[in-house]
Amino acid sequence: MPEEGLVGGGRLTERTGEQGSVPKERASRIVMLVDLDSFYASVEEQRHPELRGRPVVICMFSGRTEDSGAVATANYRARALGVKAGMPIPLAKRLVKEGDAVFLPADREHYREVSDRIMEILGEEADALEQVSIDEAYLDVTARTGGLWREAERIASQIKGRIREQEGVTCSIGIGPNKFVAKMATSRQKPDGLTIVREEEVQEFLAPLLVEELHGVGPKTAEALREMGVITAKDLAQVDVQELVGIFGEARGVYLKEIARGIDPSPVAKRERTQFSRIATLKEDTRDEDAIMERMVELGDQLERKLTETNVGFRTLSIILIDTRLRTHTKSETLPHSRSVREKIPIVRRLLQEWLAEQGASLVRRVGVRVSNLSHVGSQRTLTDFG
DNA sequence: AATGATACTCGGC
DNA sequence: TTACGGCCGAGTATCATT
Repeated sequence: MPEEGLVGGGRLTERTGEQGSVPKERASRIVMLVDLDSFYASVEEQRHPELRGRPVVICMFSGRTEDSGAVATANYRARALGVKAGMPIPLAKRLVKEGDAVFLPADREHYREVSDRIMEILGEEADALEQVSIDEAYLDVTARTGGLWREAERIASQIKGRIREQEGVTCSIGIGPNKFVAKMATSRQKPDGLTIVREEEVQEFLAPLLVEELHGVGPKTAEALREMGVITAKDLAQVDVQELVGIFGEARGVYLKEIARGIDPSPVAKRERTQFSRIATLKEDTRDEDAIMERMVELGDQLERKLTETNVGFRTLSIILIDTRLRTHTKSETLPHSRSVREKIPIVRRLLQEWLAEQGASLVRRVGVRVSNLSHVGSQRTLTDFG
């Protein structure tokens, strides 16, 4: 076992080790982000080995016409041809035409099962696990590594090996002193990457990044920053926090200043589900109340089955409407605790009537139902559970 | 004025 | 030249309550 090159508690040797990266002390926190590479596509390649080497595009077909729908994910071979998640399927087909690309419908139930097994592995390798999505999770490994980066690297390699052995897919892992840096580190090298950014390397790692590359900075924020002459993370780190607060508001202003400096105190904490929704595309655009209601009742029933399975109740009920211009509209109402969506159908109808009255012209393309403000009925209580 | 709840939008995957 | 899913959680403005 190689020596870790510790220098006893906080003694400073002001120089970043050039040959072999020798950290000066134990990190106060080590956080890892594991991101499964083009997950849906990888799972399909795993169970259909004949797909390997070909562009693979996983699609959510809406059923409205032969090819209506959007791309959920694409493997790297397809991405090289310009295919991206969220893209209309017909456009993806045009990009890859005359190639040997394959388009498959997403089988989310199966991906969920594979994901659950992988998350179980991650749970075994971490002090704390925070699942962010079906293909991404943060791990706090501070205690089990004793704050040693080398040990974190060993665990990361072990995780990669276990996932590849057991499920036949690869992942990219970023390691840093907090969640934000771990996330940014992951983006540095994928697929099948492993990137470590130690505390003393954070500033030089972030400095050259463009603000739009920072996790949590979208096009709108990036544009506002650009107008201030803020282009890179280094620029952002030098802006006075009060100026940011003035433009973006308290929470967001402080957040921007902190992430630009690589600071993120948010803990790796188990996430509770906060909402369930079901959404579907209508056969035709319409603003006919009964046609929309018919679909919403179906979706409500699906939702109710889900609530029963998971033993969850709700207080807030929302309807979701997506118009022909793909703009999303919602209406919601908070009610006494309930476990039945069906018995709230009159409320759904009223919300819809209100929306139709407000939105004189728009035609509806997709509709959905959502429940939130959840409470776990059978087991532990939450804040909203007054039972 | 401060706090918490609610309604709604936005954007990531 | 167009083309267009189904989820999720976070953020924020506004309202109600104290």
